[in-house]
Amino acid sequence: MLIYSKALLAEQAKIFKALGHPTRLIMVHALQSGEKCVCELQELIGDDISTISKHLSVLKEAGIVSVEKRGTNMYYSLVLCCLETFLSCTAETVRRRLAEQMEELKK
Amino acid sequence: MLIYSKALLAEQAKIFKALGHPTRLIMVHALQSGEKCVCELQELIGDDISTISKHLSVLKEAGIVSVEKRGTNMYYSLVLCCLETFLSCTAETVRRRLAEQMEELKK
DNA sequence: TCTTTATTTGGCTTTTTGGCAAAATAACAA
DNA sequence: TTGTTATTTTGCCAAAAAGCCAAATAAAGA
Repeated sequence: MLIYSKALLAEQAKIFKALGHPTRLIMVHALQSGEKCVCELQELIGDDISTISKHLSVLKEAGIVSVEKRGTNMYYSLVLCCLETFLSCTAETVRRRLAEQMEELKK
Repeated sequence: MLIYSKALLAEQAKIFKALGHPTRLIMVHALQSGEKCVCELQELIGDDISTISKHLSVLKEAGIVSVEKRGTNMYYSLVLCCLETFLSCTAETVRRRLAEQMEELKK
């Protein structure tokens, strides 16, 4: 523990919180293959465009993505490093757990 | 993206969401040095014991910690692997960002 | 058994999210 | 300038989360 400033803790929590929504996880996964504009993400996810926009601003506020405007489009890209490993690791963990649950049900 | 089952995504989001609260982050940080009972955590954090207990159950539900009862105490310990690296990486990132913001203010 | 200690659960209030729809902005083209 | 497309912002409402208190549970000891 030692010294854990509130600010630091709050910012770190913000990162996790931002990743803690299925839609935003899809976004992050999608951005791993490169930047996307809002319309591409909304096509992928299907929610109302304003909802998509709000989710993106949460990711931006947390410093997980950055935006660049080109023409009429806003292009979002991943900026948080060290994300990939943790994403795939948690995904693998969850996959394993769900598989175990399936096994349980078979008995 | 490819096939991303809703269940998998929801579980993964649950992990992040559970980590997305300052108090729960303190808990996880504290548990990195080994199991702790509820009372130790409450002493560390200071909130009402029922609040502590509820936060712990969120972490448990997400599969981040496990519990073992010994005597009248409940001992919580970390079970989610691959957490340490991401925790220290995000902490470092945040630390760097906050430092940059300080620099900005100096100007 | 009665008491104490540790922890969880239930109830309640306040705050925060999530999501849609409508209005506002911004850039570009006609 | 006017219209069009892309995106954000605002307002509103329902649902979920957070936090506190009080009550319930469970193990251990007197």
